[in-house]
Amino acid sequence: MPELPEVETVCRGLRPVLEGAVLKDIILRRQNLRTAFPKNMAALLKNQQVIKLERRAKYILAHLENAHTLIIHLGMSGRMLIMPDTRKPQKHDHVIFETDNGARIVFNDPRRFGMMDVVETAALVTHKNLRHLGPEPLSKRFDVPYVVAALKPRKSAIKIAIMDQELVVGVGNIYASEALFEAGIHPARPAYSLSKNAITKLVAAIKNVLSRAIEKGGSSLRDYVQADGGLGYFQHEFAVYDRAGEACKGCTCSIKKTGGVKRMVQGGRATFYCSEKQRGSRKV
DNA sequence: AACAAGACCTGCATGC
DNA sequence: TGCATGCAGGTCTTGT
Repeated sequence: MPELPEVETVCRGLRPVLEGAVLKDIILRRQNLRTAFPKNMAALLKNQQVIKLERRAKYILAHLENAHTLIIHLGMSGRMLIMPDTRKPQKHDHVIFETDNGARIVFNDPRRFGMMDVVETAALVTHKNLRHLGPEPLSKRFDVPYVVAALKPRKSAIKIAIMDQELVVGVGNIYASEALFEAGIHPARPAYSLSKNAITKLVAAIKNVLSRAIEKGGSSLRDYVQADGGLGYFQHEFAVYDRAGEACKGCTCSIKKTGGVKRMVQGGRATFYCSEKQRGSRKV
């Protein structure tokens, strides 16, 4: 489900409740998600204060006073919910955290594509899931010279490239389509073929789309909600995503001429684009 | 080495 | 109504 704006929104929602709180009880209602939890996970977390909560890529990191970090990934359908402690456990509530300030945080994930792990904070950067991550898209490290160099050897389509977490983190299937639309770049263009001018537009578009989505609390389609259960609102601002046959939002193209937003499949995932504004797929 | 395809899961919408 | 099919905000593993 969640791309960078959704994970960032969840993280911001959890921070006031979790930062400074002590985890008094960790209830594991199963022993694994995609992968097994560490054997001693509950013991490593119990009675630990959460020093700091942050987001890295699409991961939520809770740094603990015992120099360990809880790593959480929401997969496609994961939620972190702040619930009243009168709530009865529901289907797909896999892990429940109870804090010393009386909060109950529920990790619910129907598809179980999420993950949870606890590692020594000092070893975070070498963690299997984190060590290959590229720069944060909203950081200064993600700039035009970096992307020019990073795309040069890449023969894959530009949409596949910007969803590669090694090139840049946080861009998933929705925001890849949205950013390419905003930049006016055809999603099937070979990555290495983009001009510096096009890359400049793309970098700005990625930063802009993600920032605007964070402001709106992310995009709620099927599963995603914020930590307080509230919805995100950015789905109302999609220009092309999931709008096949409809008019692209904020576009100067003529729907009579284009037939509306086009849908194609890349890497097994749906891509949406405007055939008028986003040209050049045939160009080398 | 690079890329596509398959695998991991459940739930929902659609069509027969 | 039931059943089969296809699709969904991700990413790791396997096969070409």
